[in-house]
Amino acid sequence: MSLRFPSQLVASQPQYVLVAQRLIGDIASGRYPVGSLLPAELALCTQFGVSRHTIREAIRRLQERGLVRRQRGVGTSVKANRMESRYIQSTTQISDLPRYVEDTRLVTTEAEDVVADEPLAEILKCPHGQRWVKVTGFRYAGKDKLPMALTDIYIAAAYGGIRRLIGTMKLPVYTLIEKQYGITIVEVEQEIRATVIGAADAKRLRVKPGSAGLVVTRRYFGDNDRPIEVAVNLHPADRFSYSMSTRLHVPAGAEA
Amino acid sequence: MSLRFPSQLVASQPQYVLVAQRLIGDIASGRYPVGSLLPAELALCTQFGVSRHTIREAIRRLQERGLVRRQRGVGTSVKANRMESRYIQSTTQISDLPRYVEDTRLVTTEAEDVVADEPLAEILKCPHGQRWVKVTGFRYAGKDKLPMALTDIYIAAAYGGIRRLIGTMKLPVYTLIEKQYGITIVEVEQEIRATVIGAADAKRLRVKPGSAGLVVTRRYFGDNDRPIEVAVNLHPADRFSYSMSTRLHVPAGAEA
DNA sequence: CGCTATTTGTGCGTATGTATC
DNA sequence: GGATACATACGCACAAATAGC
Repeated sequence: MSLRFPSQLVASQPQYVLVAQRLIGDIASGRYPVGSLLPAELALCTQFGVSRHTIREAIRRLQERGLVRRQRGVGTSVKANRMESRYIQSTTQISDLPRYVEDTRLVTTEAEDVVADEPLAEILKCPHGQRWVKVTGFRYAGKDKLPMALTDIYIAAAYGGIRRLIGTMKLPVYTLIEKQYGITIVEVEQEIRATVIGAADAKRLRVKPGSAGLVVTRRYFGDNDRPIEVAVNLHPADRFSYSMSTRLHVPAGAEA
Repeated sequence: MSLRFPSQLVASQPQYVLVAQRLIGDIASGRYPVGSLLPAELALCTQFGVSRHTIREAIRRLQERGLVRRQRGVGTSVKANRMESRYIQSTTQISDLPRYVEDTRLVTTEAEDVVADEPLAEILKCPHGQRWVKVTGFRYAGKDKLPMALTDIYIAAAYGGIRRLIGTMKLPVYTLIEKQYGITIVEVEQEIRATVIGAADAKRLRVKPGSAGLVVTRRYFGDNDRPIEVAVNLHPADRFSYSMSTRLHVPAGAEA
């Protein structure tokens, strides 16, 4: 049963705003930890006593703030447990990505169709069994003879046609996809971890086996947070380090 | 009269996308000039033969792209006739630093005065011979028994007094310095590289020697780009990875 | 000033499509 | 295939803001 109040009595906030605030609170408090799934929309309907329309509007707000990700057939998962506080609004960009590409050459060695098994689905953040095109190659900086990275690029099967264009133009792969298919990348996620370079990769990179390497994974998401492209780069530690600088400024209107 | 096609035949695009594209085209072509009002939602419903829900979803897309502005009681007015390029002013969450600290505990083991010799000056990006306070410790995540990182914190001698406060409060060290000395951090520089964990550090972190580690160095700069604090964290690869996510959006979304 | 018509905002109910497991 | 979950889409009703009379 839904209790409805005259909106004047209830802080004059729309219901979906109130629901969104409570959900944000529940995420921040750890009730819904990062990585977990929110209750399904219908469950939230009964929990809050509102219609599905209202729930969806509320979740949309969380999504716009980058707190959750929705996946049809799966659910709504928590991406982050708090929104941008003071120290975020930075002007240091991931938009250095285009430049990164301009200064480097990608030489592809292989292209094949793959189906995402369990571990690969984990990397690609996609459902099991989805079809992708995998393009493998080396990335060289400037005129260097030694590659700065081993690169695996995964492209969602729907956009696999651009595999022919990769390397032919000095454009990032995601830009090629955007232009070719008229879609828009809405989000970029970047993950960096360390690894020890195994024998096979060491040989290809011409480094000593057992030396350190940096794995930089970039995921590009389209309209509905569907993964479009995922690039996995393995850099020898002595040929690459990742750095960024951020100019801080206090946002004017802190708002809610 | 509403022509409805099976979505498979119609480019598999949702109706609201098609409506949005036609509206964008009509705006670009000058049929709806900048400053004019779009037809009311109900009028568009009959024009396109879709429900109001669909129209609103379509207009929402125009709004998100900064093309129109909606005003209750007035209508939907055209703000611009073409979309701005994105990729500027993305609100990037630089893996926000405050949270990192709130969820972890820093246990210090040592504190000493040091003078920056050649290699250390390189790390701190300061002149040789400058005096710093070095605080060494472990960082634990939540209630974990194993440390997630070995930490060296360097503090410019002028602010060395806060060494007593480190670990006593759940605040980042740079925040302590800011509060205590009334200064403001204006820039943060972050550098990430991979390394192989040596025997001594491996023992302290309780990992196998020769395993992979991530070195995250953060430098905090004050008013005149003077380095205030430098934190060097050595993370075992399997206990830490660095990720950040960036939501791209059109700059126009400012609204009132 | 109040009244009314118009327009967007909010909210409910329902049905069907589609992806995932 | 069936169950589940989000996506899309239809319909309706009323609220709130605005403009004009």
